[in-house]
Amino acid sequence: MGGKKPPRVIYWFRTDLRLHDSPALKAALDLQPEVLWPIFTWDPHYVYKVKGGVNRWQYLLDCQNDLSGSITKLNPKSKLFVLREGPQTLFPKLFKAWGVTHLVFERDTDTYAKERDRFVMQLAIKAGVEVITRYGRTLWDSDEVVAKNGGKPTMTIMQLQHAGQKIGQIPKPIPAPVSLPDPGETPLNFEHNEPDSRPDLNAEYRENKDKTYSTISGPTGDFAPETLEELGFPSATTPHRGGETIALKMLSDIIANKEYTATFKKPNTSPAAFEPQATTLLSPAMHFGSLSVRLFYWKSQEVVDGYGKGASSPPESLTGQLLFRDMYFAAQAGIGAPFLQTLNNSHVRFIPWHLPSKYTEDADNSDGPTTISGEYQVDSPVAEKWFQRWKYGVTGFPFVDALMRQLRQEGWIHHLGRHLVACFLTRGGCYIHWERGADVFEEWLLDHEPACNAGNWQWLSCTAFFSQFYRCYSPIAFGKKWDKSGALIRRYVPELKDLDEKYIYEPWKAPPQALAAAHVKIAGDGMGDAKEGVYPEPMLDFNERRTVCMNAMKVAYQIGLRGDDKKVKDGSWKKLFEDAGEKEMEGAEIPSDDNGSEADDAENENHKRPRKTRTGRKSDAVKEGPMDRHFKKVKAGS
DNA sequence: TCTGGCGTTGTATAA
DNA sequence: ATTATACAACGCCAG
Repeated sequence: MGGKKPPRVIYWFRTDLRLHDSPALKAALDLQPEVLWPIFTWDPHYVYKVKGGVNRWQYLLDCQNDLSGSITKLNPKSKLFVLREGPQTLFPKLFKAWGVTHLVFERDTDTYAKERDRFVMQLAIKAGVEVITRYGRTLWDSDEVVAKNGGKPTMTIMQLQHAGQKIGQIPKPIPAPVSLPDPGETPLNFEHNEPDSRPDLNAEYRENKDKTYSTISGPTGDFAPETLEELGFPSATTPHRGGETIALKMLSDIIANKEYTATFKKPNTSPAAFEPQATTLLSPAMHFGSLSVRLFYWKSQEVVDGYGKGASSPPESLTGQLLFRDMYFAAQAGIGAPFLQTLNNSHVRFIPWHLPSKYTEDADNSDGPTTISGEYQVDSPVAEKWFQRWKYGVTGFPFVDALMRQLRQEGWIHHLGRHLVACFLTRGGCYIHWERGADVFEEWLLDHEPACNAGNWQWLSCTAFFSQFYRCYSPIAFGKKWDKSGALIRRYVPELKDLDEKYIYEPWKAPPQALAAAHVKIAGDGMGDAKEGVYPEPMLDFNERRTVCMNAMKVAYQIGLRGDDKKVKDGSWKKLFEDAGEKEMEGAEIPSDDNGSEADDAENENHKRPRKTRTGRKSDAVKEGPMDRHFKKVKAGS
């Protein structure tokens, strides 16, 4: 140890944008660094390959700005240095130029991020840089939970709790640092790699030219966090703002209300409440790591312990919600990448929903496709129309539409609201694949967490975690139960704001006088330009569809295929359902005479599509390393 | 190995 | 108004 150079440490912030309760940051400071650079790198994967609405970008920028300010408060010379280049190309140059000895970060949980981090660790080893990581994203280390659950993913809350008990007490929160070392010099005497932005899944959101990667240190040259303008985005529409300061204030306000905290029962909170919402709204903060889940856990638990009789307990309680979050993370850790899809997922039921995902060809896998491509098959034009009407909140069912519009505008809806719209899209109405719904939530939710999103969609669609498909949410009755007067509908579906409460959940039943008095007409499908004073007709007969869906679910359960079944991959599942007389999936066939060959063609269509690599190149795709597809090769001589 | 009880968050109807 | 029950019936978990 004696002859070693004093530590020059990069602390790499990613999804842990906070100073309070950060085990990884503590590990960095325990090195007693000579200099410490708090950095954030702009990963092109998230900029271009993860579809995300402007609201979530705003929330991320809020978190970065707040964190940078908090760092500067501890050391006026320091801040969050935001570097506009992918970590895979940036780090080797940075290690050398800045004389780095240690790289420290909190471990990630997503497939892409884990792969990226393995790659970066190899770069560090090559450069003689020591890497230190800690977990801090979950209550317990998800890999340890899986190990204690017999090496299996946690598919019930009981399994999670048992595994957690075996591991031991959830670590107590670590106080925020009271001081931070100076940052070192930040020379940029190296070439800047601009990533390949194609395809840019967020192009539709950009109003102006994307300048994300124009320079490493940003337009002002001082590594300041980006602005929406720099990313080419318009202003956000969400009222929910990010940042550790706000998150800690929200948490302290919640726990100051001892009765709310100690007696919280999730199923008793209203999905129709707004201003204020019935739940904590801290899920986006946990997603970006501006709030530590363990700090939340222990602050809540202390209130429960001090409350005595009458306190709620898991799974309904506040801490119970955090346990469910850990359950999904440990399910993902146990199953791996297929957790986010049906294909190749041994724990998810196969149901022949409409609008199924297309598969990505795997040249190196003779066993058939293993991943979904992000595109889907329009097997039924009617289902596609239902899906679009669901997504944009013009189904003609006011409570569904209110929730979907709230989601799109604000990036957040109550958990039970998510239940209703998810059930309606899948097993309780449209019979559309849960992966389609998960795509929309991924795009619009501020708190989008891949593991929790996929897990909850599996739950609601009764493909994993939950199986009582005969319990079906009604788009009419469920809202009424919580909000008889339809306040949520009046707020988010203003066309109906003056409609008599008797008809607010079923406006198509309103007599002409009631509609005239409310200055609204019930007409059309809601697609195209919105017309003043017009609200669409219901897109389906819910009672009829509920019966159809339930019968179809029953058949699918009897057939009992899982996502990793060979028949799912090769398309031979179809015959099983035909033999069982399943009618709903007939929409999944191209109308044809009895030989069935056209249907087979439709099924094989995705295998015939030309190979599309992420770089858009074809011939040299095989020679690429695992991370190469995320950025351009260094431009020779430029 | 079998079995009854129960599962964070359903609905419609009846008492 | 609250509470019970049928609906048609999954699958984990503990005994």
